[in-house]
This record gives sequence, C-alpha cells and structure tokens, in this order.
Amino acid sequence: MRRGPLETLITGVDTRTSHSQVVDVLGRAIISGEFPVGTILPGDQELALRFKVSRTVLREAMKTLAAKGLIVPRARIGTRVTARNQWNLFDSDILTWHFHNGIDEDFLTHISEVRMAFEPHAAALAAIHATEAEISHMMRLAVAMGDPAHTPESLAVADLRFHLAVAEASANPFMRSVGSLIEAALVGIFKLSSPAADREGIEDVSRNHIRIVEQISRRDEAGARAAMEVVIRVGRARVRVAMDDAPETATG
Amino acid sequence: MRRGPLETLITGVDTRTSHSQVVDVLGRAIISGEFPVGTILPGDQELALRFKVSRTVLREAMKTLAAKGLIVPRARIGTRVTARNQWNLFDSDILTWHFHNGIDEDFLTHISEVRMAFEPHAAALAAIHATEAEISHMMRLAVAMGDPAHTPESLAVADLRFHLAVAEASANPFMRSVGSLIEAALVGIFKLSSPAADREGIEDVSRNHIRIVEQISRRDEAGARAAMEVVIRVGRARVRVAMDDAPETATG
DNA sequence: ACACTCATATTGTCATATGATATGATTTTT
DNA sequence: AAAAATCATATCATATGACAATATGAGTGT
Repeated sequence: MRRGPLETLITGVDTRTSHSQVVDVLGRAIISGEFPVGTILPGDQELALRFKVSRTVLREAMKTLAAKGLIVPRARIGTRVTARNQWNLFDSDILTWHFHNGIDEDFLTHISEVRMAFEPHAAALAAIHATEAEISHMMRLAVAMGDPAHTPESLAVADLRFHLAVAEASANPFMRSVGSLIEAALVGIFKLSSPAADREGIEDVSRNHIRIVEQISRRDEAGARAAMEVVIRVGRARVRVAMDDAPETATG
Repeated sequence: MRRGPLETLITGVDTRTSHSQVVDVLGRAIISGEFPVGTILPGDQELALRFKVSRTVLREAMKTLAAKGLIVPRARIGTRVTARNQWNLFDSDILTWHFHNGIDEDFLTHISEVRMAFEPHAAALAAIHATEAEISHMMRLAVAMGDPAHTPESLAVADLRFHLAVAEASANPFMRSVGSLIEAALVGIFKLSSPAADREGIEDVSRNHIRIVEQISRRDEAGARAAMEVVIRVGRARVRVAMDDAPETATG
C-alpha cells in the first residue's frame, strides 16, 4: 500500500531525503502564511544557507513546490508565493501541510462539502460498474470496520480503505485521485475524535458502511448515493460536535 | 488572467524555458504511454544527453514530474513511472498533456462525470454564499455568451469564465481548484465541436447559463443545481454527437 | 520630457566531483 | 551445499563554482 499521511502519522516514520525535508519545511511555511501570499521568497543563496543545503537541492525543492502551484519563479524578480486559488488543493502534500499547523474548522467543512459532492456520485457509479469481486471486497472492508478491537488508528485506516475501494470501483480515474483528499479528511476527523471511543459508535459506523455495499450490490444508484451521503453527514456531524466540545484541542 | 491551456491553445505562445520544455516533452511521453507505467526511465545522463540539456536541468524537470505524481525516483534502482492512480489528475499540466495526443472519448466522459458531481454542488453553494456583486458579475458573463459575434475560441473563453465565476462564488477553495479541470474539459469539447457554429446554438447556451444565475439569485439551491446539470448534460451530449459524426477528427 | 543604454541582481543553465543507497555477484562461514 | 556476510557497481543525491539569460531601475543623451 502506498505511503500516505495517515500511515505516516501512525508509524511516525520520518527517514527522508534532504530534498523532501526542505520541501516539507518550505511548503508548511508557505501554507501557514509565514511567507504570505504575493510576497517574494528570499533568494536561492540565502535559503540554501538557511537550510544548510546546496543551491542544487534548494532549487530542486523549489521546482517541486512550483509544480504544486505554490510558487512561481521569475528571473531577476525572485520567486513569488502565488495566490491561494492557484494552489493544487488536491495534492496530497498540500493537504497534509494544511493540517500540520492545526485543524481549521472551515477547512474541514470545505472538505466535507467536496466529499459530499464527490463520493455519493462515486458510489452511484460503483453501482453501475463494480465487479462482483470488487463488491465482495468492499463488503469485507465494511464488515472489518465493525471489529470492536479497533483502536482509533486502525479504524481510521479501515475507514480509508473502504472509501478508496468505492472510488476504485467507480471506474473513474478522477474519483480515485480524490483518495488523497479523503485521506486528509479522515486524518483531520480522526485527530479530533474517533468513533472507536465507544462500541456503539463502531457498530453504527460499520452498519452504515455495509448499507452502502448492499445498495451497490443491488445496482441501485440512488440508494448507493443516499447511503454514502448518510456516512459523510455523520462524519461531518462528529467533527462539529468535537470542535464545539473542545476547541482548544484544535491546535494539535 | 492566468495562463491556462485554453489561452495557450489560442495564443499559441510557446516562449518557454529549457526546464519547462523538458517537463512538457517528458510529461507527454509518460502520459501517452511512450514510457509505460511501471517501467524504469533511462538514467539521468542518457536523458540529459537526449534532450541536450545539463543534468541539473533534467533533474529539476524530474522533480517537477515527481511532484505531480508521475514518477518516483529510487537510488540505484532508477526512476519508475508510477501507476496511473497515483497521478494527480487535477493538475493542469497533466490534463493538458492528456489532450495533446488526441481526444480520448473515455477520458472526456470521465471528466463529464466529475463535472456532474462537482459543478451542480458548486452552483448550490453559490446560491447560499454568492454576494450581490458576484451574482451580477455572473449574469454579465452569462449574457456575454450570447453575443452572436462569438468565434469558437471566444465562446470557449467566455464559457470558461462563467464556470470559474460560479466556482468562485461557491466560496469553497476546492471548487475553485477544479478550475483547471473545467478548463481541460472545455478545451476538449471546443476542439471537437463548438456551438458557435450556428446562432441558435449560441442563444441556447446563453439562455441555459442565464437560468443558472437566476436560480442562484433566487437563493434556490435545488434550482441552481438542476440548471447547472442541464448545462453540463448538453455539453456532454454535444461531445457524443461530435465523436459519432466524425471520429476521424479525434486525432487533432 | 522622452528614449536609449547599461549596471545589477536574481533566476536559469552548465560541468564536474563526491556521497548515499540498493542490487547482485562473490566470498566466507556454517 | 546452504546460508550469511562482504564487496563491487550502478544509479540517484548532493555539493561546488562558474557563466548565461533576464528584467529592473538608474543613468545618460537627445
């Protein structure tokens, strides 16, 4: 399985190359507004000095950030931080960086809105295109979510797996591309509060997910769509409650 | 206004840096399957030689492609072309490259599905959040689409402007990020067939778009959603007809 | 006042050398 | 003979120093 923010979060693995370290620090600094939108970054030399890397590494890091739309370099002018609406918000790294500073309720709301637009549609497409093998796979994943032994972490992983499987079954490559978005949303929700806290929560979640697979298996587009909407709505509600209960935990 | 594939297509501007040339050629080669998924690219040195650039430039280009998820480098192994589902399909460049080789009907269908999931939702959100200024702006754009003097190009630009304005009015940054996707879809549709060919086509398009703004202005979420669905459905239908009529034009 | 030239600062490109890492062959050990 | 450890090697990663291209703004001349 690929290494996403959720796995990184859980495993804490951080053995990385010099290049990606610079990318991470610079990326987070830009996202957090430490280098505000519209301003010019320090020059290559100064940044290389500051990060204690060669200009080669620094420039490659800049190209990486430029590819994600965060910055745009111009000769003699400098490298400017681009407007937010040019950032590729569907990029896995950018999403991760967004959550690094702290959890922004507005941002989570926006992600929920996107999921609300996307995933029910994906479920409906899955009802059309899913193979029998994919259906039984999804069912296994949905059932596995009900395991009462789940820790918050393992539940989040199981949750992610299920939603990615649905996206896969939709047979639309764009839906699969939204995987990183789903991942970021689950990380955010998971950091706030996990339904794994109480057994009934787990059972509810599992049951709701199983219902999605049942509708897909029945080839009922509208049913699958509705079932998915319920799941996302529940997740969003949990976020709202958690933020209201303990807004001070939102800094972690 | 920012330089997107649509503008590039029309203006034909191509004054670019050595770096971006390599990125473009390599990117297109990967997307087209010239370097198949899962295979190892030629080494740095050979590629640098082939493109007649320094290894520095080549490596920076590779970092750009890696940032978009197309390739992943590993020491001693080589640089591997990643699986398609790791590609960031919402990246403006990747979308452009997809259309460069020729128009793939499946791909256009997939984009239409995504638009169908996204834009009606964006219209509904716009019905909630749009300011009066935004509404009158959208209305101006919708009316401007009805100008009978439109060339296929100018109509495509007007079309794009409108849909981006709706995304903007949704007040959700992710919706705005989908701009590049909309852009790619319009380029594809526009290359196939333009409603600017006949006056009735133009009037129809304009009328349908005005209806969206009316619903938004009325703060009618469901109405805005439905009106947007109509517009996207019409566009998709035009693509289907064009492909059936003249599949041999699909190579341009 | 206007147009032109030029110094200058910053990114863009180049060439070369060394380090880090993973593979596969080789050697050593059991 | 089998397994483990070692080593050569190929590839990417990093470093360094130099020069080229470019856009700004000051300076110059008309």
